[in-house]
Amino acid sequence: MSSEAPRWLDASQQQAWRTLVALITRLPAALDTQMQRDEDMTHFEYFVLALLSEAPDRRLRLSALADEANASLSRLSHVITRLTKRGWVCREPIPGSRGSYAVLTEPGYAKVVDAAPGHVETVHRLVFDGLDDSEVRTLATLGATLLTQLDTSIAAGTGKA
Amino acid sequence: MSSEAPRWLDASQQQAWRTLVALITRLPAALDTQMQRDEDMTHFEYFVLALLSEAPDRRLRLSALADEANASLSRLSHVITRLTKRGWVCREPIPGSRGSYAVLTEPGYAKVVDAAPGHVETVHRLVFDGLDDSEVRTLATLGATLLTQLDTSIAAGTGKA
DNA sequence: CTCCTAATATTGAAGCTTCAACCATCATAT
DNA sequence: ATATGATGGTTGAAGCTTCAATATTAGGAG
Repeated sequence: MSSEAPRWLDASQQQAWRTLVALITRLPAALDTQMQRDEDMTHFEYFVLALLSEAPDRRLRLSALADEANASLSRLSHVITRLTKRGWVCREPIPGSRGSYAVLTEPGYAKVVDAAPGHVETVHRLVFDGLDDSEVRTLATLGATLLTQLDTSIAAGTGKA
Repeated sequence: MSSEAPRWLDASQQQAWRTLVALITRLPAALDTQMQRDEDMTHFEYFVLALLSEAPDRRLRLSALADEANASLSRLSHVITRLTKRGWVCREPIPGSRGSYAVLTEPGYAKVVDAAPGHVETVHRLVFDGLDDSEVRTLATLGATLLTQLDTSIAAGTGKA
């Protein structure tokens, strides 16, 4: 499975890779730092609440939510449990199906509304204040390309072989 | 501190942001999945070993290593402890200073050499196989811009205010 | 020489994620 | 009816990271 000569990265790829690794390490940390400090929750928890707040009827099937949030169902389930304990979300079985909804409560909605401005401000400062319009478009395009490749390669045998 | 009207994201920024969030969530997960499966360690542990293997005399001051690895000193210290237990790294006090070196052992070097091909192959599959040369350059450039903005904004009052 | 401070690193507890095992429910075929 | 399997979700343990508190040591001030 691995007897072939390894395809090393060329200089240009090395450089791109190092910055990408730095980015995927530091950006999440920075987002969490702000959200913990100002709202006493993780960025991921905020993201889940935000997704629910945008969903029709402020509810989403757990599996669908996990998908949108880029998380495993297990991770999501734990998070929903925590958010439920805080009174921001509740579970609701779906009649003709074996699934459940995660439903944003009124206090939960209030919490997102409260947290959103600080979050958005942080996103501006951490990212967009350093980019002009053209760079934003480039980011969206290149990001989409990267995501596509990621999904493709993961679909084709998760990870390696 | 937050009585001003929030600067919301415009449509273009929204789109860029969502893909960026997906990226910083999924890419680390994919890297960890491969490294766990094939080498029984985290991507971060591999990264630390790799940094040491490239350093002069295969050693680096802990604070310097933390910096290069984009990690807190605390996180690094825990990781070095784990790697030490595995026999891949050892600590060594620095004579004229209150610091310590993390030193890659011979087995540690062997481990990186062993793990590198699979890792690089994964990086190709997850990322570079989806990019042409021009896109790689764009990624490096844009990534550098993002990192600069990140560092700048973090330096100017960590996170929010 | 001794006290004070700053720099460097370690530690333990708490919290989050992952992994694997498990439970529940619906669809299908026998 | 009932076994079978597949879908959707939950759970507990183990491991990793963070946070705050704590050593430890070097460099200066008096």
